[in-house]
Formats: sequence, structure tokens, C-alpha cells
Amino acid sequence: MTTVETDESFGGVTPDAARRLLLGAVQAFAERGFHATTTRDIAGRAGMSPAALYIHYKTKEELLFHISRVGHERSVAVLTEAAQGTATTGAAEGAGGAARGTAREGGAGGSAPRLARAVRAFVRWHAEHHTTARVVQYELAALDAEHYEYIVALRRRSEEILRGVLEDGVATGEFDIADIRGTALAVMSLCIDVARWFSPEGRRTPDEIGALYADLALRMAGHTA
Amino acid sequence: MTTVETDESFGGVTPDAARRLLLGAVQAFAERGFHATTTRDIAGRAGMSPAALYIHYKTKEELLFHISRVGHERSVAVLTEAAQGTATTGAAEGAGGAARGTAREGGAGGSAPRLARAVRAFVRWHAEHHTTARVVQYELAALDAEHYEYIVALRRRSEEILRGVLEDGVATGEFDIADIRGTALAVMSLCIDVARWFSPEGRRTPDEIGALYADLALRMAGHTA
DNA sequence: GTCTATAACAAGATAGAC
DNA sequence: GTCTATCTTGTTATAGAC
Repeated sequence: MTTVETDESFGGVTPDAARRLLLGAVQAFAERGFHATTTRDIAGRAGMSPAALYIHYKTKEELLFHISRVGHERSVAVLTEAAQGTATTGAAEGAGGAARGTAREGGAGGSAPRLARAVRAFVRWHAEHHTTARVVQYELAALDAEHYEYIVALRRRSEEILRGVLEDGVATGEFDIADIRGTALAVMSLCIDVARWFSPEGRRTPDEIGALYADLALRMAGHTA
Repeated sequence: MTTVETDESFGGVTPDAARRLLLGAVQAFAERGFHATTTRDIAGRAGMSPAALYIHYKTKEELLFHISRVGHERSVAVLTEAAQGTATTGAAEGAGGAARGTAREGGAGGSAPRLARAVRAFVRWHAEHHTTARVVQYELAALDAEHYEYIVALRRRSEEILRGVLEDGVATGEFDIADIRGTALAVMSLCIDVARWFSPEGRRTPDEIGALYADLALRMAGHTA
């Protein structure tokens, strides 16, 4: 519980040494930031000499990119799954988009429970994986141009998913929102910032925060229970 | 308008060279982060040699502390002033605290307009001074222990002010909030994160974002117009 | 108060033995 | 695949002339 986040996100990475380096880098980057972290520190945490790092990753930046990529993919996956119900945003899916806009209210597929589930899951992820999330959210500037573009594309996906839920809810009359895009950004922003301030020593569990934030998001969306 | 933020926050700093260094440091820290910024870069932006920096500041960290301190003081002042009405939070003021809790609704001193004003002003500040705000909010970890404590104390002030407004509103029945502390933190978090994503090139002005966020905060507070 | 020059050191990354 | 040793570069901060 108060354990220092083992982070199963990188469980599939092989060989073993590469995974240990990734884990060490996540912790170091989260604690000190990318630029303040030395390759010696990372290698040390992985129980290796500085030189061994370069067998698995070409540069320190590549290590950061790897973390960012996996982290973003996980959080997008969590959000996507939780936001499922009637339909997600257009571009993200091939078939099944026809159901979008069907004025069906309430039920597991209703926009309100979809929004609540999405926010709760997204917030939970950011709290539970706050170490990874911090790196993922606040060290983007250290990526090189090409890698940065790749990550930004993933981030757009998250925004679109959330915006899709809000749009659906407005269409079905469940939500009352004047500025859908602005509200979607605000909700995203609220969730993301959890990574900045969350501490396992704090007085709330990730799920409690998720539940609170789901309620706040529904209020922001003008959902009248 | 699209000007690169002249930042009048540091207008009073003398001598002139010290102010130019502060301004250069803010820009550099915001663009690249504290650790990735070199003293050569800062001095260069101020039109000086690297050595000249050390006449005005003992270390690079001292420069960061100065920025953080002034920035936090400004944002707390902005929030305090905007949140004024009936009363602010207890500790913050000596006399006048007696009015707190007076079940008076509506008007300029009502909790709803106070919350709206506070959020709008706080958000505006974070957008307009996004360069300074970014440094102030995201480079705290680079401060040494003593300076860090000093800044954290200032931050607590902001939280207390906002929480005070929510408490007053619940007391007067203007707001409907189950978890006041959590909601206050969420509203703060929402405002602060503006510094991360705001861009002068974006489609909204600082005041427009402030207005949107004021509305969102009222919704989060369960304010029923 | 500012400069040029430099001390003192730490960083990322590589070479070559094992 | 990992190590020790090292190259190369760039960093903070200081010394001493002007």
C-alpha cells in the first residue's frame, strides 16, 4: 500500500536488464527530473555500471521516450476502455460508430456513467502510477522533436475520447455544457494534475480521489441527477 | 498581445542588472527547466557575461528561489484580493474576521461571486504569467530544503483562502459540497494546471478561460443559480 | 560592476578486456 | 552482456584585470 509502486506497466519488457533500467529511470526521473538525473544514477538503481545502459538504450532520451510511450499507451487504454458504452469519438473506431448520437439515456451505456467511469479510471491511473505519470506528463519537453510529435498524437487521442463522451451527453440531453471543448480540456487537466500532487501518504486512496473527481466531472458537465 | 510576456511582476527589482537576470532566468527556466538551463544562457539573455551573474545572485538556485518567492507572493495576493467579500480564511486576517459565517446570501459579498472572482483572477494570473507560473509551479523540486519550506508555506495560504470561500458558501447554503477539502484542492489544481497547457497562440484569452473556469468552479461547488 | 580566463568537476557516451 | 577506464564536452563558480 505504502509500497514504492512496483509499476507493472513495464512488466512485459525484456530482457530483464532493460526492464530494470526502465524502472530505475522512471523513479529517478520522477524524483529529480530528466535533466537532473544522471545515467550513473539510473544504471546504479538497476545494479549495473553506467556503460551497460548503452547496450539497451542508445541515449538517455531514448529511455525517456520509452517510458513516455508505454505510459501514454497505458493511460489511453485505461481511458478508452472505461469510456466505452454507446460510442467513443469518431476517428478512434472503424465499425460501430453508427450508434453515436442515438438519443438513449441512462443505463450502463449512458453518457453520465461513461463519463464517471472514464474520469474515475483515468484519475486512479494517475494516482496509482503517479511516478510514471509524473514523468509522462511533466518531462515531455526533454523529448527530441520526432519523439515529441509521436507522444502528442497519443495525447490528442485522450482528449478526443473525453470530448466524445461530453458531445454524446449533450446530444442526449444528459449534459448541459456551453463550451464542450473547453470543458473537456478542463476535465482532462483536472485528472492529469493529480499526478503532480498525489502522494501515497496523503489522506485519500486513488479510488477515493477517482470517485470524488467523477462526481466533480459530472457537475462540470451540468449533469442533473 | 502575442508579445513574449514582459512580466511586470519583477518591475520593482533593482539594480537593473539584477532584474534583467531575473527576467532572463524566468524565460530560460520556463523553456528548458531549471536543470537544463545554464548560467551562461541566463547571463546571455541579460546581456552579460556568465561571471556577472554571481555579483547579483550567489547561486543559480538563489535565482530560482527569488522567482518562486515573488511569483507565489503575487498569485497569493491576486487570489486574496479577489476572494474578498464577507471574510477570508481565519488566520489570514487580524480584524474583520467576525463577519465570517454570517448567513448572508447573494450580493457582492456572497460566496458564489467571491468564488467566481477568485477563480477567474487566479486563472487569469496563471495564463497571463504562464511563463513565471510554470517556473513557480513545476520547478519547486529544484529548491533547497529551506527555500522549499518557505514556498510551501505560501502555497498553503492559497489553499486556505479558497477553502475558506467554500466553507462560507456551504454555511450560507449557497454551495452543496460533500468533501470541502477535496473540492478546494481540485479547484486549486484545475487553476494551477492552466500554467502547464496555456499558450498565447491558443484559441482563448486568459480572461475567457478565467470566465469558463469560474463557471466550472461554481458547478463543482454545487452552486444552484 | 563587468569583463576575460580558468579552476574544479561532473556529465553523456565510447573502447576494449573479459 | 557487463565491466573498468577514459574521452570529450560542458557545467558552476571564482580570480583578478579594468
